[in-house]
This record gives sequence, structure tokens and C-alpha cells, in this order.
Amino acid sequence: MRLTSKGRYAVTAMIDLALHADMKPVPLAEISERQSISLSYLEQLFSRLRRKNLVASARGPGGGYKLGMLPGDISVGMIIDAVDENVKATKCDSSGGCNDGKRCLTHSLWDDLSKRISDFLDNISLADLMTNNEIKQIVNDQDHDRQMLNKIDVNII
Amino acid sequence: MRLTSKGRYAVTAMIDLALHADMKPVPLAEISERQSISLSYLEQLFSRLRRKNLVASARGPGGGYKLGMLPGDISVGMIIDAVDENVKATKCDSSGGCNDGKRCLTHSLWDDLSKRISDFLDNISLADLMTNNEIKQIVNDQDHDRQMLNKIDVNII
DNA sequence: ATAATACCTGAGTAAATTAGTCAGGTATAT
DNA sequence: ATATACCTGACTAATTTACTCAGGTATTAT
Repeated sequence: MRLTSKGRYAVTAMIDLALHADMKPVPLAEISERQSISLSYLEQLFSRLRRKNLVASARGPGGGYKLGMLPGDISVGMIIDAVDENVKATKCDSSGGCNDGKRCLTHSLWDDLSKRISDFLDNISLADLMTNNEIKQIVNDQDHDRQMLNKIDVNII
Repeated sequence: MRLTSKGRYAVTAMIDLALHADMKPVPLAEISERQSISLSYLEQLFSRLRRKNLVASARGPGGGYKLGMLPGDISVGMIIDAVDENVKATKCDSSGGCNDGKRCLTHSLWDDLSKRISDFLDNISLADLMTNNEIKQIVNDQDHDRQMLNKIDVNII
């Protein structure tokens, strides 16, 4: 999972689309102007988003793009994956250098972190971003779990 | 918050260091060999890590690096921030293009997401990675909060 | 003291990625 | 028909990444 400005452009454009696609499809030219992203670059990004069915297109005059799924079903992780397309395998399983247990441990610890980040981004949907969903927000709170656990203890005791 | 292979190198090296720095400092040459990261590149990364006190160095024969804080106090977010050093302000507050409310809304929704990601990474420490801390893991669980809330309801009722 | 070790710095660079342009299409609503 | 707006691919400048090289400097073992 990579997280660069390319992903930021894509997520920003999708937020813009979600905010404006209530009625008719939104032409990329509008998003381009509102978000200051070049039209051609947007076309490249939306070409990838379309391939993953995150957006649907309508051609001709009055055409444009609309969301391909419900805002609650489109996650930030899906958007970033769609435009990144970076499935470069780690060296660890291809080259024969990962033999002594220590390096494999380091590698698997990284994989664990990587998976956590993916899971995290997969669980934030466009709808969450737009509604500032409370449940989702407190999940990110450092002490939240402890507080929750304490609350339960209090109630139980 | 950016997340590239540069950050992966830094986090991987820090994990390796945390796993091996029990007794004496670890020379970068060892990490370089174990993790297949070029020595010079490691030196550049550790130079930045040192500036943020994430690692401490010991010079001379028998020298090397050790962690600058307790593993529980070093977060993945801190490591990535240290090597990224990418404080490029968004155009929204510099150029005068962010005037109509709509674009500002999109911008603030992105900022909200960005902050959530930072908070998330700030709450994963090296110690968490190494011990597979349970509390931290369930925080990433999508339905965890609802389950917790239900649990409370049940207890209250 | 001296030599060996290992950090430290900065300049330079090839490869990769990003962000963007350009030039053409094709489908479709009016 | 025709304007609109998607669609595609090739191409490119700027940036970043990953890395090398060439010298340092500090420190410890001997």
C-alpha cells in the first residue's frame, strides 16, 4: 500500500464527485476546475477508477461521471489501490536471500504492519468522510479502547 | 503523510534494530547485510532518524546504533515523518483559489482523512509490531466499536 | 599514540515515478 | 449533424528514489 499525492488526487476527486453527483453526472472539466487538477491527468486517473467500477461514465453532452457504487461501499483503500496498481512483490519471496530466520521475522513484521494499514484504509468509506461518522472517528482515538474497557468494567462491577 | 518504499526501508531497519539491539549497539553494516539495504542509503536514513532522537549512535570500534527511546515510545508515524520531511503545504491556503465553499469542503474532508491516517500510524509503536499487541489490533477491527457499544448496552440494560 | 572502526557529510547520478501535455479518437444527447 | 465529453496512447519535464563515491570526524581497543 503506497500513499502518495497521486492517491490524494484520486481521493480528492472522488470526494468532489460524491459531493456533486446528486442529480446528473459530473464532467471532469468541472472537477478539474474546482480542484485544480489538470483535465488530462484526471482522465488518466478516472480511466483506472472506471476499470475497478468505482465510477461509471456517461458520454455525450450532459454526460460525465458518477459514483459506480454507493458512497458507503467505496473505501479510500479501494481508490488508492485503483490508481496505484503497484503490485511489486517484495524481494523476500523471490530472491533466495531470506533464509536466516531473523530477516524473515523482520519481513513478516513489516507485512503485518502493511496489512494493518490496508485494513484501516479499507474501512474508511467515502460516506464516512462526508458524514464525519462518529463511530469511525473514535476508533482512531488512542485511549478509546481502554476507555471502552473501563466503561465495561464499571458497568460490570 | 506519505507512505513510500523510503518509509518502508526506514521502518524495516528500525524493526531490525529493535530486534538486535538487546546488548551492544548494532553497526549499520549488519543491518545493511541482513535487510539488503545499501549502507550509504542507510546512513542517510539514520542521519534523519538520529536528528529526531529515534536512534542514538555510538562511534568507534564496537559502536553502532541503538534505539533512542523505548520501543513502546517510537511510533511508525514518527519514523516515516523523520525520513519523509515533506512539509509541502497544500495549495489551498497559499494560492487564492480556495474561495468558493465547495472546494474548501473537499479540502477539509481530505485533511480530516489525512489526520486520521497520521493518528493511526502514530498509535502503532515498534513494541506493538514486535509483540502483536492485542488491544492495538482490535482497534483496527471494523465492527469492534459496534460490538463494544452493544456490550455496554447489554450491560446497562 | 596509533590504528581500526564506524559514524557523518555532501555532492553527484541513474532509474523510477509523477504530473502533465498533446493529438487524436469514439459514443451520445440535443 | 454537431457539439459535448469520454477515451486512449504516446510522449515529456520535473521530481523523487535509491544509490554511489569521496572524503571527512569521533572514538575505542591495543
